[in-house]
Amino acid sequence: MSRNSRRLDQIRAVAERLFRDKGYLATSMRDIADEMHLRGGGSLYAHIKGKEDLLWSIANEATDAFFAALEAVCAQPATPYERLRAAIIAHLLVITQHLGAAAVYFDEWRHLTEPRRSQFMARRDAYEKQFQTLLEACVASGACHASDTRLATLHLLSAMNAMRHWYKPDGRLSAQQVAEALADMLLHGL
Amino acid sequence: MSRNSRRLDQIRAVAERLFRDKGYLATSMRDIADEMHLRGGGSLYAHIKGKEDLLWSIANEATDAFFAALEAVCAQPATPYERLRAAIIAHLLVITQHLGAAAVYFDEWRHLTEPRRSQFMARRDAYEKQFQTLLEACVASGACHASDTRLATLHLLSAMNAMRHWYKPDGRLSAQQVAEALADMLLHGL
DNA sequence: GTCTATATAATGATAGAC
DNA sequence: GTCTATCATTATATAGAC
Repeated sequence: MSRNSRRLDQIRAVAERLFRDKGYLATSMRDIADEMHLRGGGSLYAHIKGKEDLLWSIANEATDAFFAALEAVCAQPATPYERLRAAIIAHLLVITQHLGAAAVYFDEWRHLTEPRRSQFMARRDAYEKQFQTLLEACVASGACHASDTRLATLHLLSAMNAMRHWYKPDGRLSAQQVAEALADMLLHGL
Repeated sequence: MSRNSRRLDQIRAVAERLFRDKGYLATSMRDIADEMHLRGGGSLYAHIKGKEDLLWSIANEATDAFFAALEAVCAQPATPYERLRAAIIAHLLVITQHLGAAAVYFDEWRHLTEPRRSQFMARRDAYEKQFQTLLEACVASGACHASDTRLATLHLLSAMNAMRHWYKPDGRLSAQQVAEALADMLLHGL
């Protein structure tokens, strides 16, 4: 799978970037081909079945990354507060490391057709439920005081995810620094 | 302008909803016409010059609403903390009252062509600068302790705006209740 | 103002030469 | 694997009858 999947990975990398920059529908197969210095969109079909396959594999790349990061956090012994804070930082770091995939995970997934769309939503909902459980444990321990854990979870998740809109990999702060600062603002306010 | 602009407002209202539900590019003129019980997309062109005019007018509706709400807050005498909290709540209420326009303001605006795209971004940046000034005043007064006001502003704005993704007008809490709860979580943490 | 028909352009995808 | 050429579809927008 050395040469073949390398070419496929190149296509996926280009698609990720264009889907984030312009959106899935505004990105044509010809756009992707151009960025790969191919003369026509047709050449891409030697490597993929169709455009939506790109969207689907990128969406799953993101989902897998979020789950893997959360499972690593939950495998460590920690207080509920420490675990929630670690989960927040881990989630934010995944976003910084997969900005293109994050754009698909948060925005472009809706252009998936059934049954993939529903499959995606189910995995995303399962992930969000795990985050709510972490938050509830934190409230039960007294470390957090959110009175409405459903509302707090919606806010926490959407606020974390919103970082994709402004984070720049070459900014003055490292990804780790930004993630820690954001975690502190989320947990303790401005 | 009674009958004519009423029809135009109907078109804009339908477009707002569809742009939010499916996205600007995924919404065809025929989709809009269908929702208005017109037989062909052509009829719409008796009221508008083109599809992008809809995007543009909706984007400006949102921009105007955000500026109006912020100016009303700044016209009142208040401490920096009270003013920031009032600005947050006002911003969140605008989103709850203009969910379709908010989707355009935050997501779909990028499909504007030049020079409208740049004009939009300039107004949005000006608005965000005003928010940063409010936050800096709050830090200077000692009511907030954010050490990095640029980062804090980016977080605050994006976290507020993220509410568009989960807020439901017919939920168990009123818009005012949700806005106040969110403001408290943003200012004081979870 | 709405209808039908259509001009024009762009898209995702395929076929066959090399 | 990439190329060129092309098909079928869909989109925005226009023209003219009513």
